[in-house]
Amino acid sequence: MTKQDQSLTKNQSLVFKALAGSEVPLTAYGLLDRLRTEGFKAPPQVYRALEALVDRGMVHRLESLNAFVACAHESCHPSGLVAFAICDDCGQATEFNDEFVAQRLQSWSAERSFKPHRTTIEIRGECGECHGLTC
Amino acid sequence: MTKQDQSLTKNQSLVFKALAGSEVPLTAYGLLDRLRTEGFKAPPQVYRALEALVDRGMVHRLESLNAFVACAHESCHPSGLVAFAICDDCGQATEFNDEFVAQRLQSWSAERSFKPHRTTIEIRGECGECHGLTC
DNA sequence: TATCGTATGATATAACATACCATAGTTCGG
DNA sequence: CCGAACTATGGTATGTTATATCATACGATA
Repeated sequence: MTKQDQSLTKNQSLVFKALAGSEVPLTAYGLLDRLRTEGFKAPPQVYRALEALVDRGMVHRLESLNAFVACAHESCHPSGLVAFAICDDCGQATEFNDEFVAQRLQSWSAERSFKPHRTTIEIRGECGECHGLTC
Repeated sequence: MTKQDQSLTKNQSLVFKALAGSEVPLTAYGLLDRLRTEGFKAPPQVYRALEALVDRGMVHRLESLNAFVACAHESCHPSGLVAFAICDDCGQATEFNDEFVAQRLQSWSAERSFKPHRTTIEIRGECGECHGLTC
C-alpha cells in the first residue's frame, strides 16, 4: 500500500486496486462487474470513486475508449501532460510524457491566451508486439 | 457546394452542412434533432453519415465531448495530425496543426514500433475571449 | 428483367453517465 | 450531551451516447 492509498476511502481503494491490477484499461461498467463481489451494486459507486481518483491524478481517463487506467507513476505529474499509445489489438495503453510536446502545446495556448485545464493525447494504433505477430 | 460534396450521399450532405453551419461542435443526437425537419428519424442515420464523413476527413470527432465538427480545411490533411483547443465556456473548438508535435509523436511511435492509426489531441480550457470577460 | 451493391429506414437494445434522494458515521461548537 | 455540518455511501431512476439487426428502396449493369 503506497502512501497515497492511506487517505483513500474504501470504495476508492477498491476501484484503484482493480485498475492497478488490470493489464488493460477498464470501463466503469467493467469495474462494476469486477467489484460486485466486493459489494458494489450500482454505477454511481464506481463513478464517484473514479472521479476522486482522477482528480488526484492516480487514475487517467482514456477519452477515446471511455475507459480508465491507473497512472503509471507512483507520484503522478499533477499538472503535467500525459499521453497514451493504445493498441487496438491487445488493448494495452502505454502512458508516456513528452516535455517537448507539452511545451509546444503550451506555447500554442499562450500565444492565443487560451488557458488549458486538461489535455488529452491518445494515439490509437497497433503496438510492436501485435503487428509483429501473424495476426 | 465544394467539390467534395459532389460524391456525398443525401444524408451525408445534410449532416455535413449542419456541422459546417454550426459555430460549435454538435453531438450525434444534436444533429438528429436539427435534421428531423429534413426527415431524419433515428440515430443510425446520423451515425452512418458521420462515419463516412469522418473516414473522409471532412469531419472530426471530439472524443472528450462525444461531439463532431466539420474540418476547418477545404481539403483536409488526410494522414496529418489534427489538434483542438476547446473552450469549456463558449464551446468553440479551434482546430490546429503542429508539425513539431506530429513529428515528435511519430518519433515516439517509431522508436517503439508502434503503428499509429489515429491520434487525438484535445486541449480543454478557456479561450481568450471568455476569460477576458467578467464571466 | 434479374442481380448486385449501396443507401436508407426503422426498431430495439447495449453501453456509458448522472441527477437525486436517503442513510450512516464523524467532527466540532455550543 | 445535542445538533449542525460535512463526508462517504447506498440505491433508484433516468438521461445520453452508440450500435446490432433486419427490412426496404434504388441505381447500375449484364
